[in-house]
Amino acid sequence: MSAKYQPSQFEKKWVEEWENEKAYKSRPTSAKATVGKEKSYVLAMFPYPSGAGLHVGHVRNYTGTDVVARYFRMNGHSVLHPMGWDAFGLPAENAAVKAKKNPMDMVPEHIATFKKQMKSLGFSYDWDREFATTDPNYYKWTQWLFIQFYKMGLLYKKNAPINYCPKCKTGLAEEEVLPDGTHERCGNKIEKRDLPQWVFKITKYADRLLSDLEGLDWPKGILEMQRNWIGKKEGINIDYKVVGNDHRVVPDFSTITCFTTRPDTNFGATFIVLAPEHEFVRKILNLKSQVTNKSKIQKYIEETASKSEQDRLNEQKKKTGVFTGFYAINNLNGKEIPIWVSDFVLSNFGTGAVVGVPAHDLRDYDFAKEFGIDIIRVVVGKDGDKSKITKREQVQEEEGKMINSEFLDGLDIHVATKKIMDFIEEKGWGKRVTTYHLRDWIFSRQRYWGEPIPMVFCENCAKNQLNQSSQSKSVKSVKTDLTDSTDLTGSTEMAGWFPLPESELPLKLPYVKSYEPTESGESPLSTILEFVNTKCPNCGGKAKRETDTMPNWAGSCWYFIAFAFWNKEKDLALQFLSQRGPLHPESEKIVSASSLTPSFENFKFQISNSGNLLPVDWYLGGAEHAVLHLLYSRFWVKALYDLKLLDFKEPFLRLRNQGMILAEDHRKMSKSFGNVINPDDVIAEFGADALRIYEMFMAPFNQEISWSTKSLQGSYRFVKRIWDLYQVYSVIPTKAGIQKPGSPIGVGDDKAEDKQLVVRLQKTIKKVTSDIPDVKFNTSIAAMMEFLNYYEKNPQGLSKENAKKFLQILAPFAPFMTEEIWRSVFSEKDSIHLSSWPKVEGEIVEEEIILPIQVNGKLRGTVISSQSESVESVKTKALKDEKIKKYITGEPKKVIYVPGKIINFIV
RNA sequence: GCCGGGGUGGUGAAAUGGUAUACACGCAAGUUUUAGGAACUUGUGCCUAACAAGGCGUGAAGGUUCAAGUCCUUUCCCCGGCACCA
Repeated sequence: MSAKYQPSQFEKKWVEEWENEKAYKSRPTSAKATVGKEKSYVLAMFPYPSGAGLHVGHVRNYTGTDVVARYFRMNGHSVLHPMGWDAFGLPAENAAVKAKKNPMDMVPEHIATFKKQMKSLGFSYDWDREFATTDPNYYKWTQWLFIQFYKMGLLYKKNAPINYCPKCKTGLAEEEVLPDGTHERCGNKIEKRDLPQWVFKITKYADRLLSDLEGLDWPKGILEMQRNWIGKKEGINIDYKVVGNDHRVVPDFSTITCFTTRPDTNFGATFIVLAPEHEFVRKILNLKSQVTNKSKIQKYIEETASKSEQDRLNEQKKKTGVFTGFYAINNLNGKEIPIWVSDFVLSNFGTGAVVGVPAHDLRDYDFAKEFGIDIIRVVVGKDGDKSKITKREQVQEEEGKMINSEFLDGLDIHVATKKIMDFIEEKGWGKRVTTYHLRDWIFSRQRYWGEPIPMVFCENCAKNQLNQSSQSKSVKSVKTDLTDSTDLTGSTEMAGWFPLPESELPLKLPYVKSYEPTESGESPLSTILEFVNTKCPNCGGKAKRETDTMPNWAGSCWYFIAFAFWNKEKDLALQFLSQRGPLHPESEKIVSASSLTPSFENFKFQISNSGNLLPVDWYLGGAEHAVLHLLYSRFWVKALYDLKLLDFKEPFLRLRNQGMILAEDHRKMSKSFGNVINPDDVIAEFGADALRIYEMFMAPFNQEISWSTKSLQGSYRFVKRIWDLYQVYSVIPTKAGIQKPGSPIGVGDDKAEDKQLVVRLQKTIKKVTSDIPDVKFNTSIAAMMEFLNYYEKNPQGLSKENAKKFLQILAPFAPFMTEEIWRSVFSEKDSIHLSSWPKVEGEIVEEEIILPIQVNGKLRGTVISSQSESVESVKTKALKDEKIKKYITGEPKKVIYVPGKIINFIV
């Protein structure tokens, strides 16, 4: 009898076999070979290898990616499908601190576990491309890139109030702080601290980061999140003259500048509000005379300062504030409007000063109501209501026409906005400005476990005002394009700072006993004198190294580029050659990036020899990176494009999100809840194929879903049924003809196969072929299940060729079982995964279609029809039907017939 | 408040404007088995009805159409993101 389905008996074998056969080796295309052959770079967001091992959520992501990679491989594409390890950063280090192990020892163990698990799942990675971001041979390039960006003027060090996590004892980027003011990694409350930090000028690229989103095939939501994060706003800064109670201009601070996007409403301005931190407020408090409200203001500011950000947000509804005793003059109508201070105005947006138009802004309205300030309507909305504004609901912003605004009256608000901006600029009262929400990127961490920043500070050179720009040449041309007032690289502030020469890379992270973060706000590296003390690259005198490290984002900002030219095989070849004697100059060509000295030429060389695989065509991963990794990588690629190191501007052409997998109890899987599903256990019980099929079938790929072991059974049954079906055939001694046992016909005879079944197979192939690139894995599998239901019941079966086709379309989902059958039942020599994807030529001709019959649009019966049948013929058949006769007497008024779809009689 | 995604059986979910609930889980009955958290067969939206047959059904209310889960208008609710951003 046939063999029982026991995946453990062959899954391991195929992992090894595929490796020996180099089945999944990427085949980069040379420029010539590209003709008529497409490439697909299919990438899953690489994992941080935690101690917990692979999560079923990883499995979902990587299986989906693997299905896409296998699909394109079988469709003849040049496929790059690599995997690596994002191993630097806080999670690894915090775990190491907890386990009292050096992360340098711990990370390789975790990687080994992950890799073993991934292999057992049959992911078709080209393991020759593997690297960890913690490899000195990898991070020497990360460091080199840092230096290039520094030379471009994109990096500078400054002392500024930054977000600081007291638990992780490090500074953080704006993007790493959650809306509730906690650290996205550890959940601890963030504080503000003054610390010297390396800062990346990502804001220089704000416009391009925004406009290039246009061409990307990404989920709408992610695009929107990036747009919001960049937060481009076009408005105008308007200057207001300030007068005191005596209506005389105050000489010391004659103007306040307010940012607004709605200058059209300026005739309705009745007050100005300053953020408590506004410098004007400080000036008032320093004034000797003239200030009546001084103590009140002082008190208010102290109060707001003592409130936490959280408290400020919680008190959203009730507006607070204090009048300064000063007035601003609205140039448009000469009116004096009072200047207030309130904490609802943010000091870090716009100018920290707002002109209040209570009729047309909810916050201004609330504020005016609270303090009895005038409310003047200047816009009439769609409803035509011109009455005085007394209710919150009347405050509308969307559309409308101007009133009470002199020369703007009657204009549409958008037209009026333009007109008054022109007017104000002409008069010299203000200037158009663009503001962004995006902030420069704090790039240094006071932690051990990261790439050391390859910079040296020389006190001597600092005294002499020397720095990098006094010696560099290579990247100058690019730099001039980007230089502006905020460029500090060449300024005195950066005096004394020098990047390491390329020959000194990598700057290795020292292996140390004590790597815990310190309280001082300095990296643990700062206590290691052998690391700190060095020579100045410029004058050769005594100097000190930067001891901060890079954030975990650094390694992931360019790993997808590295995959294109990383190559272990080449490294081995080089080792082999070097053992035989001195290297021939030609051998450079086989050198992979890991063994090369970082340099402009070598980087370019690697890219140009990477076989046109870049950029990434398919990027699959979670949505949580929307404004972190996905924004940072885009930024680096654009900078590298400007350096002419890359010839593309966007790293990820297509992005697809994978939904989270929750535990069976609908909570997050967590050790403490005891609801974690370990993929190893599932594989041991059901096999890797069943797990893969289940995870692809459980729900649409991008949807969050709870685990269900019962549902998994269904996928397991599906896999087993296919196995049994094909096993039975293998023991019948024919020319591998496919037939049901005991069936009298169809042995090895193509003519005998069931035509309806073949049509169904064709439809299934078509469906799977179009569903996979649509990332509709669940419906692909449903279609194959549907087919199997017919296949099993069909007495004749399929020809050998067609039986193989079904196996092929299943192969991306269930690589082990299909391979086993392919080679054992069908005695194929080469892997099914390298076979050609089955094609369905032309239209599928269905001979029998059950055609629904409607009368007056209601379903009343069905009739057997075919795609090409005429109206008359169908009509005659339909009208003979007893059920239909009941509803139709005489000739129908109208007949609507859509061949193969429906016939509808109107009576 | 703004932006994005949704609302369809007991559950996960399918449906280029053309038989709503494919596929799977669960459940029920039956067959088989020493047994089963195994396999197989049949059934399974709701209501009336023994059957036949009919009616109602995709969050709600309208509309367009021969025909609407799908298109349009209004509205309610859920999830995710952003937010005193001027």
